[in-house]
Amino acid sequence: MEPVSTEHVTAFRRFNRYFTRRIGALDDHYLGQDRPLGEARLLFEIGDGISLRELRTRLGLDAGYLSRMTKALEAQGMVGVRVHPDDSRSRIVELTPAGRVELKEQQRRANALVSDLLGGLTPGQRTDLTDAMATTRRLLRLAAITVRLVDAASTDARACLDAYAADIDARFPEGFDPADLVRPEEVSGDAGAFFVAYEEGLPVGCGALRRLEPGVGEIRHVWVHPEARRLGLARRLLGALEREASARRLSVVRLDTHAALSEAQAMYRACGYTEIPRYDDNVYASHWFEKRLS
Amino acid sequence: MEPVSTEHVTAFRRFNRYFTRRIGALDDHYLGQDRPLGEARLLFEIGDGISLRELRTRLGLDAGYLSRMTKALEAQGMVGVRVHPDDSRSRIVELTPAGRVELKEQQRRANALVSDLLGGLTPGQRTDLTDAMATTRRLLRLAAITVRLVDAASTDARACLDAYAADIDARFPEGFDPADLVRPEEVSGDAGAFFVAYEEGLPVGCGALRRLEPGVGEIRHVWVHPEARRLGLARRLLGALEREASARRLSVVRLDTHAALSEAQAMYRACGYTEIPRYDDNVYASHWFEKRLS
DNA sequence: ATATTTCTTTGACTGTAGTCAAAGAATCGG
DNA sequence: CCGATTCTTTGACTACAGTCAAAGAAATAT
Repeated sequence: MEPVSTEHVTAFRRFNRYFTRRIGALDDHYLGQDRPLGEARLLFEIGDGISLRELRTRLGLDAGYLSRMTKALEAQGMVGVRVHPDDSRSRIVELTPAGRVELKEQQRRANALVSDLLGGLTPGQRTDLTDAMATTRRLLRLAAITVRLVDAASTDARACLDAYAADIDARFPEGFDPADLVRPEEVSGDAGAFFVAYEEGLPVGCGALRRLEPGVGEIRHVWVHPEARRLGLARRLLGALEREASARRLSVVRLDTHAALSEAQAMYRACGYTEIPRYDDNVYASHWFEKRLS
Repeated sequence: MEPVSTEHVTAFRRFNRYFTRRIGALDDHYLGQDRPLGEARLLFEIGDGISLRELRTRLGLDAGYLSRMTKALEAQGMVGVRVHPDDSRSRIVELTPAGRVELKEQQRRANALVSDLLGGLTPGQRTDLTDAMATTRRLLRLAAITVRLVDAASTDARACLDAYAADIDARFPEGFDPADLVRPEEVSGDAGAFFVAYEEGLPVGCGALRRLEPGVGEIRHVWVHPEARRLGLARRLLGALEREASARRLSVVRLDTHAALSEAQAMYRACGYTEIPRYDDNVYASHWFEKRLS
């Protein structure tokens, strides 16, 4: 990894300071007008029926703390609580009509505040601001994602592979049989490696490397969660897989891809892969690529 | 003012939520490791000797609260307090050597955290991020600045005019005599108007409008604080002055400018002003402009 | 069926942030 | 010089955020 220059760090921290102190505080301020901030946030996160369990993990709250806040909101008539239909240990919170009204009002006020702020800008400046924010967010999300080597048999790896299989099953005209996924033993130990990308602790992408023949590796199942696409994550996964291949003294990596995945093909080309003749008998493949690692 | 589109508001709030929850929280987290967040922020703001008074207004803290926090930091040996040399009601806080060490360590850790985050990006992406953040910050600052009609004899107006005079005195080869500034009565009531731009409650720019002859106004003393330049504030001031002129049924506004202020000339042209022959006997002027208001 | 784990509630806390009012000391305005 | 104002400290609060442990009920694993 290239060292991070001081200017970038300074610029980042300047922005962080400015934004959190001056702008971000707005949000908490209007939210906290009618009720404690914690409760307001809770109200916001409770869409239409969510289990306490999920709320707790999503917001990272203490169970007791959450229980009490929920009770307070219930006493105010903002939410209703009922037992989970499938698991009577768990409970489901949902907004009451009054809660919905309250939330809507909260949103209205927040929007008015933002409208007010943006009103000082010309339409062109507003567009520029929106674009710059989108870029900032995209790159920050990408930066905050970590790619880790994991056991291909782990829960997270399975979850990614299952999502990947369902994904391409829907995109390939001929469908996709999950039995054609790599087996864990093909991508662990000396045979290969499996990487999972995490955002906020949740798996949002994966990629597999397996030894094809001496000095040659194969990259398979590079997948990115729909919510994490267009960030540049596939490239990062590819980079991690290539570094792993280099470390394993593989001088060449190959991969194949389906005709339906044209964006993927464009990406492989952009990442230095060149098309080669068929090297396997993968029934789903229509294009084959190779990259020589330095 | 053009209505603010829903997309811009939504995009803004999405960014706000993401940033404050995910990224901004980082800062508070590392700061709050060794001591309460309030104390850590205080330590950060205490540079080399600052009066309690200024700290209080800058951070918007309660006097009692600040007093107690300062005492706590003093007890920890982080800061020293002494009376203000010019006003013994006031007290000055400054970092002790130990406090400086602590602050440095705090900075080091914060930088390391950011470095870590940015390490996930390629150098090109880091530059893109820095640029996008700079744009975001610039436009947010501009949006948060309010332009208000104020009495030209007020403290804020005087402060701006004095700064303006000092500013151009340094830039004009022949200097500038403050006696040549507009007199308050020339730009108040029916005679004219005076605007001051505020950022975070502090005056950061001004502009004056005065009636030159029936139907014709003159814009003078458009000035922006060095810290608030390159945001597009001069254009906003100009816009406010023009709207005021329109409201006063002036159909034409004129202004003159010094040869040394070439950026100003470019801005006037870009804002629809056209050069006209000399219309006054201002000794500092070398170019004269006019704009017909619709 | 029994032990273990999961999910929630309740009680008993702690620490931080922040407010308000009173009062003492110094300065300022007339 | 005197009254008003400014700056700070102190006392007495409040509320919010959050933690920890115990315990009950239901689900799951063996």
